Amino acid sequence: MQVTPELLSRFTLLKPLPREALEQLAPHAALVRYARRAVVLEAGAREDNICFLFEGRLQGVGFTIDGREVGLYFVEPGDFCGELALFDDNPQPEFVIATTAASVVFVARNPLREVMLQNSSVSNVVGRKLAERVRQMTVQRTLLGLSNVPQRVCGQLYLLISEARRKDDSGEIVNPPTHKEIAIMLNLSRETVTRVFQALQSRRIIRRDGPGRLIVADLASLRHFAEGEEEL
Amino acid sequence: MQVTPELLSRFTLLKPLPREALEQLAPHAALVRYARRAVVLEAGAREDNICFLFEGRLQGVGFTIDGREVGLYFVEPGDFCGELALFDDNPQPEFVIATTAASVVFVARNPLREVMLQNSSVSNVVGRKLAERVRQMTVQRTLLGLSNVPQRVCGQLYLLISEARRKDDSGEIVNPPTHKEIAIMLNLSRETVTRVFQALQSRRIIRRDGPGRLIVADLASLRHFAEGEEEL
DNA sequence: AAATTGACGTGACCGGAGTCACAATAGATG
DNA sequence: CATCTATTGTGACTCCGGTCACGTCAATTT
Repeated sequence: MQVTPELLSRFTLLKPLPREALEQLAPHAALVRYARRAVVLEAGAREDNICFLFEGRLQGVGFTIDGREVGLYFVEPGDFCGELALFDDNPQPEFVIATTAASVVFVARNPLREVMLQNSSVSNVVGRKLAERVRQMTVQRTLLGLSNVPQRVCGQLYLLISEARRKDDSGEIVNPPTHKEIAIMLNLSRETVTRVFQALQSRRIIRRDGPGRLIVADLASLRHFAEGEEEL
Repeated sequence: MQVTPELLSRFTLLKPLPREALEQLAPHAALVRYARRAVVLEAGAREDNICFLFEGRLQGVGFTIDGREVGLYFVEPGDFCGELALFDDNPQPEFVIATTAASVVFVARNPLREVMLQNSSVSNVVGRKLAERVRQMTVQRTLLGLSNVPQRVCGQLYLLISEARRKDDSGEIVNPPTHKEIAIMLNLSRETVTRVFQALQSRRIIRRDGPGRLIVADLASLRHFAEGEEEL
């Protein structure tokens, strides 16, 4: 489907661009819809597109040789992924999969690369994004180092509470990942995640609020468990 | 200690720079020597230097809240680290520690950032480096997803054999990491790594050649184990 | 409305990696 | 050379999380 410059300008990365740049990119962009579980970017392939998420949610995942899934990160609307292609010609390292039905705008790599070189604001944002991703991966890697498993789950939950939705002593997670999704991010079995959730629920630390909302009622306790001050 | 432009030009990142740029950087550079186990960059600190390794070896490590060490990557001579500071003002996410006695050239962040903006070759190299690091971390993360532990160790060993030193059916690792260092990269106990090494040695797949050299005699078998075709 | 799917919940069992404790080298250091 | 420290090697025991095998429930499909 064709893409207008207006649509492009709704993404934070592209918003600051002058009109001409957007018009330059628009012919090389396409809107694609994906069903849940569809593969958006393929690992190992030389992807020639950067991928802007319009609606839905994506997840970066890897697969081990024995077929086990490895969760890496989530992509929320307005954000982008596949940006490694802007820096070199090596293949995309991980799969990107739609965890819900999603609409994605693909922008061809080379034109965007041109625009990036002309426009320092874009290269700054992309660079910061990459730096942020390295930090994110470092934190995630550190989480995996925790030998106490409930602690790991609490740590992940704590990370999932976005800054915005964090109050003094409570918070919420909108559209929380499924237990299975959390499990593959933490190298755990789905059952283990369920059991930790049960423990947290019975202690009134977390609570479901209908589908699509998880309330963290006692943020302080969650943090205590995450920091290993107390064992679950 | 003072640093000359000549010294700076010995690093691949800075080599392509014109003489003037090097002279601009030199006053903001310093050579520092570190003993084994010394901390070169501190996590959480806003590091105002990029760190070029002249000799020795460095390792990026994180620490979990319970004090467990988490290995991230190694830095070899000629390479650099702490480059995230070039992209934003957020703190350094991980510690960088000298695993051997090491000489390091610090270059102040802001002057280097200036040079980078003027000089697209530098920003390209740094960008590619960051992209490469994301790929590296993705592979490492995938390794951690392997539930079979010996497989994980074999996979790490396979990664450690640098392309250059890989022949048809054998390879070598110079200055191999200690068992403990491998263990913290793979979230394992040191004993487990030792046991896997014993198994590999008794099968004549690997062999020590004095200190500082590990010979992989049977690369094909190592790969088989790494890919889980066969169980150790 | 019936059937299918996928997420969540829960118990029992088992294996394998962590932990601890100690011995044996090998390197560094004076 | 003697001493000290770091690395490597090895056995025994324990425990915890994976696996398997279910059941429940809600949402979606046909």
